[in-house]
Amino acid sequence: MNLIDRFQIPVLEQIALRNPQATSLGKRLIEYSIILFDELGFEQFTFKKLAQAAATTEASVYRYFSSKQKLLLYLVNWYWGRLECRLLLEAQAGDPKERLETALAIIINPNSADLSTANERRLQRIVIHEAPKVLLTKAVDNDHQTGYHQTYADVVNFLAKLILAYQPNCNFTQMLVTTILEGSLQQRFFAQHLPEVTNCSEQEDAVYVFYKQLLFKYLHHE
Amino acid sequence: MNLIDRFQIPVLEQIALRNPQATSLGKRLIEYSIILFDELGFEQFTFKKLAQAAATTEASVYRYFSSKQKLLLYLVNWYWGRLECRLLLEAQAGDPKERLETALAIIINPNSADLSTANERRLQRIVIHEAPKVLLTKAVDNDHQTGYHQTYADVVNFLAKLILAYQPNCNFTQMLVTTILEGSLQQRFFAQHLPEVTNCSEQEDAVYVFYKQLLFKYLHHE
DNA sequence: TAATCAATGATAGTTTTGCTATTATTTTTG
DNA sequence: CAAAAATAATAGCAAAACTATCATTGATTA
Repeated sequence: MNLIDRFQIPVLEQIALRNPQATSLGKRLIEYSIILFDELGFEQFTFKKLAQAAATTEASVYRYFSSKQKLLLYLVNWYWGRLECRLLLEAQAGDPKERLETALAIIINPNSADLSTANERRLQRIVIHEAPKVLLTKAVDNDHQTGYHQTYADVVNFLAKLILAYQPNCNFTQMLVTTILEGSLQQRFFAQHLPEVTNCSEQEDAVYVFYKQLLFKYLHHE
Repeated sequence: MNLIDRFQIPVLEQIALRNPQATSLGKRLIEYSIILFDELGFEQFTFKKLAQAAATTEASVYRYFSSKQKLLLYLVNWYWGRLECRLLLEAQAGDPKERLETALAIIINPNSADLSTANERRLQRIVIHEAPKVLLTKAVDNDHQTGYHQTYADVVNFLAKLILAYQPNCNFTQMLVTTILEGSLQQRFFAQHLPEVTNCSEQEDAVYVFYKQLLFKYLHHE
């Protein structure tokens, strides 16, 4: 068990009707929902299929999550919460530049180290392919007020602080962070599905190289 | 009527079952689908509601578009097609730097000029809020093979060429373009719904200023 | 040990959506 | 005017997204 696994990832309790980490059925639901969201995509995913996979009933699934949107939101929050934990643990040592570089490596290649399990890689694919579907919603303002997107905002602001520690004159810190954060996820999608609008295939780890260049070139000019 | 309106925006015929621009019912469907996608969002939008708004029947809507995904794809293609036309018309004069600046202004503030109608502003909001829902799909590979995302790729590659004309040493041209293109759209969303992860409100036109900085700082370092 | 209570299983039912089919009517076009 | 195409009107189906009810089980506690 890795260090990171010892930490309880704080996922907003309000998202789930009851804490799925606390019961064996709950854990099974999380486990199979990760697999099914990854394999079926958000549109084809149904609670019926999840119930079948987890050997339970649709009604029982509804006792944990009021909708598949909420379940996805829970998983996405888990992803960001885990990333935040890793940032707090691993990007606190060294001078501002070192910390920034470490943080960048974590958010852009969270699966590079040996600590990435199959489920974590699935989870990142889910964030890449499905997360926008629970963000770009008419419910976003309510959701945000309830705190459903707070973990994401926390990650953004953690990175923004690292940037300001390195380059206090930086304007547009948040825009810079979200541009890199969302951009790097999108490049993974493009690399697989629209390769002619990206340059990922040309070079191993091109995404990291590019966004590192982009970040530091922007900051050195300030 | 503006210059741009004289051009037929080429939207792949395969997307629609029959050309909606050719009939009065078709035009009404486009008109009201723009309004309804904007006001209801993709999830709440149905062909039944569209039929009611356009004073027709659900069955007639299905004669033009085989699904609401296809209809949205049609609208998104229209947006990119229009942008491509404007780029071809307006970003051909001057030296490479001027052309690049003009192009950037067009893609980041397509609605700034007086040529923006209410429908065009709606259409941009639709692209911002809904476009990912027809891209991040299990059908994306098929769709792309059929050419449904070609207009988008064309816009990306047009901009990539402008960049290479200005700075031939640039690596990662496509990644740079998509980062700016997608990022600028996302900032509009964040500005309205998650203001703490962006800096748009601080300054009029912050999105344009930031991405211009980002682009030219990156290129000057090459 | 018996009573209790929370979690789950089993089952059924409702509404809405997404889509197809059929026939009648209108409009367009040769 | 006749033929063909487009549209209206209507019906219907299968699946999805829930909601409700009641029985069962398994753990807790008096």
